[in-house]
Amino acid sequence: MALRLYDTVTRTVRDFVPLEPGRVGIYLCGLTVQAGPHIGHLRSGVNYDVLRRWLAHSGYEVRFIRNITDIDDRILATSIQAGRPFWAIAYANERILSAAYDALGVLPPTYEPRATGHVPEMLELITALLADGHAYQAEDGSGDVYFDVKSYADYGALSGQRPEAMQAAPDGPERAKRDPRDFALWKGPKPDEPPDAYWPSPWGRGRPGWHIECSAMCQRYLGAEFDIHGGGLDLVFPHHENEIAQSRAAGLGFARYWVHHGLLNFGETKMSKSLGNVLDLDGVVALGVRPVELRYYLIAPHYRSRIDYSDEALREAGAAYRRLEGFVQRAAERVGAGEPGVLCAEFVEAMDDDLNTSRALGIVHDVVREGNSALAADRDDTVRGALGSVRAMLGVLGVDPLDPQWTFKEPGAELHDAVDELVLIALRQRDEARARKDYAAADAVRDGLKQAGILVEDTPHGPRWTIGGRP
RNA sequence: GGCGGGUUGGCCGAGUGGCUUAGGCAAGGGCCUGCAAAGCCCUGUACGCGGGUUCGAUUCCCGCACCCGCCUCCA
Repeated sequence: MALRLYDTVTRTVRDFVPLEPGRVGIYLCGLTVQAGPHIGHLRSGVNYDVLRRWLAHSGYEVRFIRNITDIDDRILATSIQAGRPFWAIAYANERILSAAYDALGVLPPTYEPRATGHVPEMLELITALLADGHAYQAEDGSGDVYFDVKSYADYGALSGQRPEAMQAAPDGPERAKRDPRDFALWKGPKPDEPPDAYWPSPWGRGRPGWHIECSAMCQRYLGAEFDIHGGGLDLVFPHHENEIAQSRAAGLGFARYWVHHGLLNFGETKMSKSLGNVLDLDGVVALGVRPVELRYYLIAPHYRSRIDYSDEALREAGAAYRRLEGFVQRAAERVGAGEPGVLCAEFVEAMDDDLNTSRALGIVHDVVREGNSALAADRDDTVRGALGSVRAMLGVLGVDPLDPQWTFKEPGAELHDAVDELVLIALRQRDEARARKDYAAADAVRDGLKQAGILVEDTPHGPRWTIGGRP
């Protein structure tokens, strides 16, 4: 069975058939960088990272484009408020975003285009839309250019909205739209906005509307027609509807599959910068949860499910991950790390079924249980097989504990060998005490190590130690 | 008002017309251990409410309640 994906257009799970055999082009609407990312944003990056890894593992050559929106109303508002150039704010936040993605093991996209770097492509697209009568210049001298929604018959096909039934946007007195549903392709200058936020155009100085950038960048990097376009559920309307309208109206085939992920709620409502109820990566780390555990938390539910965030659920995910990690670590100590092995057929089936990571992780836990039993029974061949399989499956999900992504970045990792020597000295004393059945002395050593955050466990193959319960 | 999604055992979270059912966390019992820890085994129980279809529904249909998202910036 090959991959099946839920497509928002058809509202069904359907077979994924690429435009070109063996290749996949994906465009993911990235973030508007008027602030750093919260964990809801990071869910988006992680979800698509899993899709991308799964496609790559399935043998596809993946071209994955994830944009950065570095010019828009909110960035300009932040700029005015902070008294700093909008581009400085956007860039600083872009760096924070990249660092967060790195910390979560989100692979860099094939390319990460910025909106401001693609104004010429946007102008070209807008020019074509004007020429074909799909767009018009505002007659109030504002310099705005709008897309004429009535000129595109299929408007609303993605979101199921009927233009005539839609609530009219309260645009009020500003600007001259012919129809309230029309949306800006190009925005003329406004007196209260930073003067460096504008580019020359055939219609005077101005800046792009929000939607046109994605159409332009899709075309530039993925061509007129491409496989998958993704983003959060909240982008279905109007953003993606508008992208489709302007791209198709311009004669482009555009996206063949629309994949939208569920949002992350915080308390009663979605986590949102504008509502101020945000938790970011630093906040998660402050709770004592490692980035890899956050990643596990974000992929444990299906990508289309809503996540109602809670500290408790996050910590539970950490505990669940540590169970997997513990097996991998103990198995590697016994039989060597080896190489990632074969995926379970059921795992493949789950992933092919619209990326059912939840079920896939259930399979991994099953294999870990078998592996743990084999470990206890000294069936090393079985341990080796389970370890390879578990590592391969966790690798696809981006959470293989032995991936250098996670092993090389633990703070103080370089001290590990030194600590190991010191702990071994203590453990030798403990062994001597145990040999003469002086358990008080033996336990004193273990308690002392525990005070230092080092947990000692006895195994049939001798004692092993971990820091804070983590391998 | 329009469009869409949801309501699963103590918690998180998959899934399915009946069959063995996820899986994890937490809890209790057991095995192992000098004691622990880890691990393994066992236990518990669920499908919002009311109808309908069916031999049989948590799963399909209808209605109701509640929750959430979008229609305005939003991952």
